Amino acid sequence: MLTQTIPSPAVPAAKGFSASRAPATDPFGVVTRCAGVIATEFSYRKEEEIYGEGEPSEYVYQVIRGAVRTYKLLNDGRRQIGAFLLSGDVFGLDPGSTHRLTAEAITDTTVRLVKRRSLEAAAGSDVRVAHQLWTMTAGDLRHAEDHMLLLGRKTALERVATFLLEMDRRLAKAGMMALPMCRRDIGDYLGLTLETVSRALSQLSDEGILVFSSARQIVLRNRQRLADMDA
Amino acid sequence: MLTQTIPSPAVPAAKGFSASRAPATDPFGVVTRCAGVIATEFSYRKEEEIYGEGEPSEYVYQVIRGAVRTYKLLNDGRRQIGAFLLSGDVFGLDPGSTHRLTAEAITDTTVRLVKRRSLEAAAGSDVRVAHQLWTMTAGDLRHAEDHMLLLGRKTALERVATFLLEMDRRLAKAGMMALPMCRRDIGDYLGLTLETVSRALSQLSDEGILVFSSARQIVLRNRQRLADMDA
DNA sequence: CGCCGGATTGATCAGTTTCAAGGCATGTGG
DNA sequence: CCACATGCCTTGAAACTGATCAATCCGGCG
Repeated sequence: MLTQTIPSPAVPAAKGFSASRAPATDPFGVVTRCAGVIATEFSYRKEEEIYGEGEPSEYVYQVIRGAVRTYKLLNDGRRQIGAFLLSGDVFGLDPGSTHRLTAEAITDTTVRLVKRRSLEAAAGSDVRVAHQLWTMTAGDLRHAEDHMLLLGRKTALERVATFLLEMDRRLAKAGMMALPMCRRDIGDYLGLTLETVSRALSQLSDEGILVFSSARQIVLRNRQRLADMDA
Repeated sequence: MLTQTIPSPAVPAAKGFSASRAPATDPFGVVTRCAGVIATEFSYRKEEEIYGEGEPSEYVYQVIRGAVRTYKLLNDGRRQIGAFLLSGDVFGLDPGSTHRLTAEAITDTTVRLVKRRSLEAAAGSDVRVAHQLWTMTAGDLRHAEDHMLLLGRKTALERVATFLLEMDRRLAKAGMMALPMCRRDIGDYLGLTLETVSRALSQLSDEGILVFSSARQIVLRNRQRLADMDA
């Protein structure tokens, strides 16, 4: 609501080429290593919109550094965040001609991007690329299916426990996780209010399951008990 | 819980071949018309399990007649239905080697099925098939994204309104819709209890927005007002 | 140092769930 | 053909979880 968004250019300026350097474990690498697929880097400032729901989907993105949220809105402003994208994650790959969620940088973020049409072209001539695109969309679907179970049937505490385990898995470094997003973002991801998220985190802290270095710097002390309450 | 399920044979008996007869508008047709892809028919009785979460995904299915629900369970039995599959719908296409949701027949149901491996093979040699598989998974993802917004942020009345519009679109015949599923199924799809679903339907009936012929036979009288409250 | 946005905590409120009772339709067996 | 059992649905009342409203608190930064 209060995002002082700076419009991004229709065609991001090229800052360099990074094709043919991705490791074999990088799912996006299969794609960016293809002849005819040019990867470009671009940066967005904190709170900047990357693309909007309903816009033509011209590019596909991979987070190099930073964090991104994708979300849908209802008319009155209620927001559901579909995913947080962190280093290495691919987003914007919506088959169909338009984006179905809005994407915004949570922090200052650098992405690698490729033209969607060049991906489609590569997929049309190389079945491995086609298979890779399918696999990436299938990964998003798997996440969405798990998240529907969370949103439809888990309690507030269970949702927060699930969230912590997911973030621990995806961004913990040296046993510590540094959350890039605020409590409101977490709430809008989990279908809760920011106050309920805060209360659940405080309760987990009281129970000794986690320790705060600061509000967004968290160390998990007992993953097993978190997994147990995750239902 | 009380499903008197009859185990289906590991390899369903062939009852006929229906390849090369699907109309051009049928998304599954692109696939079943392929050389080497054999479509078979099979029937399941009401409440019968078609496949279970975690089982190897050996087949991909298309509903010919009847209705199917897919769902996930928490340890204590809480259930989230991910989708209702109706005539023409394809399901069971989970990339990865295992099914991520359980599928059950809601009513007596007939499906067309093809071996997953033959699909993969066709996709490996024909990019149109590969593209079609991607498109089908992308359709599932779109539905899941919309449903996350519903589960995370809509009120009970809004959820039921959305549900009615979805079912009206997908199964209304002559202005009337005959719901194949019970109130508990609807609740488990919408993240509500069966009582809350019933109360919302009663309220919509009181307001003249819909009329019941019977509990599951519904005529929508005012789609616009439903769409308005759908948020 | 003081401002400001984000986070925490408290008190009350509201929507949904839970528990409970009863109605209605269907089908089965006497 | 009727009686009754059964499953599904509706409705009511009470309980509860999470939301809302409100008041600090805290940390970073100008």
